[in-house]
Amino acid sequence: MTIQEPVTARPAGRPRSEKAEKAIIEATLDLIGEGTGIAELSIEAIASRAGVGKTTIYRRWSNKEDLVLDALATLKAPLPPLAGVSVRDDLITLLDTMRREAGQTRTRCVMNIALGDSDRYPRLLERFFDIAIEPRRQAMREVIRRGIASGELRPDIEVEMCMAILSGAMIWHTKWGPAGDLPADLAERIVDHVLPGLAA
Amino acid sequence: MTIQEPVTARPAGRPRSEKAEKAIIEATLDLIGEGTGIAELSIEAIASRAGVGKTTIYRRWSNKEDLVLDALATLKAPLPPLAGVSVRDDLITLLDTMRREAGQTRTRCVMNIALGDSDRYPRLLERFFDIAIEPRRQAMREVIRRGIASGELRPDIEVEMCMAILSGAMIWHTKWGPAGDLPADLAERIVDHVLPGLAA
DNA sequence: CCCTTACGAAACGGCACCGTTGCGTATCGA
DNA sequence: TCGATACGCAACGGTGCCGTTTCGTAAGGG
Repeated sequence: MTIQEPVTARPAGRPRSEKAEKAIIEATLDLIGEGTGIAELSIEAIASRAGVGKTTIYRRWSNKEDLVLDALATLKAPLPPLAGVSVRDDLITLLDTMRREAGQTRTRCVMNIALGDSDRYPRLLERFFDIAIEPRRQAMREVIRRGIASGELRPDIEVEMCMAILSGAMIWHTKWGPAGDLPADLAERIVDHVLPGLAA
Repeated sequence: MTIQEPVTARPAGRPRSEKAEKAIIEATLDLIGEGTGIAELSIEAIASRAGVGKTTIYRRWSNKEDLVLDALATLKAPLPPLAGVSVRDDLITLLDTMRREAGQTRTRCVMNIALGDSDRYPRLLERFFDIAIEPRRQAMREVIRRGIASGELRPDIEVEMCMAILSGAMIWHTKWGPAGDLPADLAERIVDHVLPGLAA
């Protein structure tokens, strides 16, 4: 009978540094968030920013896309709790979350890739659609469906179209609106311009 | 009395080739339209594509941004004639123009830069906002204003917000909608989802 | 014909980054 | 203590593009 081993047998030698790994991911997200496109993103810059040797990066990821893929995977999408009282309130909550996050570095990562590199890195885009975009879309979809079910919204509207209209308006402001922070009442104003056309 | 000269006296020597100039601009727009970001766009690639020596490019433009600036300046924005009968018809006409152009290479140039490189090349973005975006925005602005004046639209709506909602929805579909051509009735569906909320 | 300028092509030195390798050191298990 | 692996660092040869220069040729005017 053998001595019991841990299920995942620890390989011999010095274990890989958790800290280095995190620093690499952080540096990657930072650089992307600063406006560096995926194409211009260089392993050397990431290594330098992370205070890490290039070896340490190449030991973990075989190429840039894999690294960015893993970096994006760490982006959580903590959805706001929805009151569920009225469609209007819930939509404002969702859109206002978008507005507040638009100022954050991490969210700018998402936006920059989704807007700028969508054609060139389809794998990347797909991956983080799943991670960062789709959960929020799902939340909005359910709010609208609930509104139709409850009679708050007209039954003949297209759910996906409503979502495109609402988030499109917010994205427009994020990218091309007046410089500086987005106005605090933006979400409310968007909803109040759109919702009357959808209400029963 | 001197012999009359052309107002712009032709300098001595071989004149610059119109053909080369056009080929350079074309090559630039082609490459951008194919998804090449401004940062990755290389003078060597442009020269090669245009069948031109790098010298010929550097003789005319001192750097890449100036070249792209001039290339964008050649993009015309031929606005569709508006019937002016109803706000609905005019908005559909404007949005449908966006939809049809979304498939064209030249328009993709515009979109790619506006969406992807907006942070990194503010001069560029500003310039072609003037050239390509603002005329269309102005047209839409007038349609909406006329609608308010005629009583077709509510007087308390925000004109700029309406524009953000309408064009945001179209842009959303362009970038993230189902692959392939945009459906022919997309403009109509957008307008018919938005307009009822704005109508008097 | 001669002068001037533009042309395409090729080559230059310089730079940034690629992906890899070797080095001396650090950190784990046996 | 020893073997194994990871670490940061520096250097490697290779590549692609930079912006410039040189070359032989082409196309205008006086």
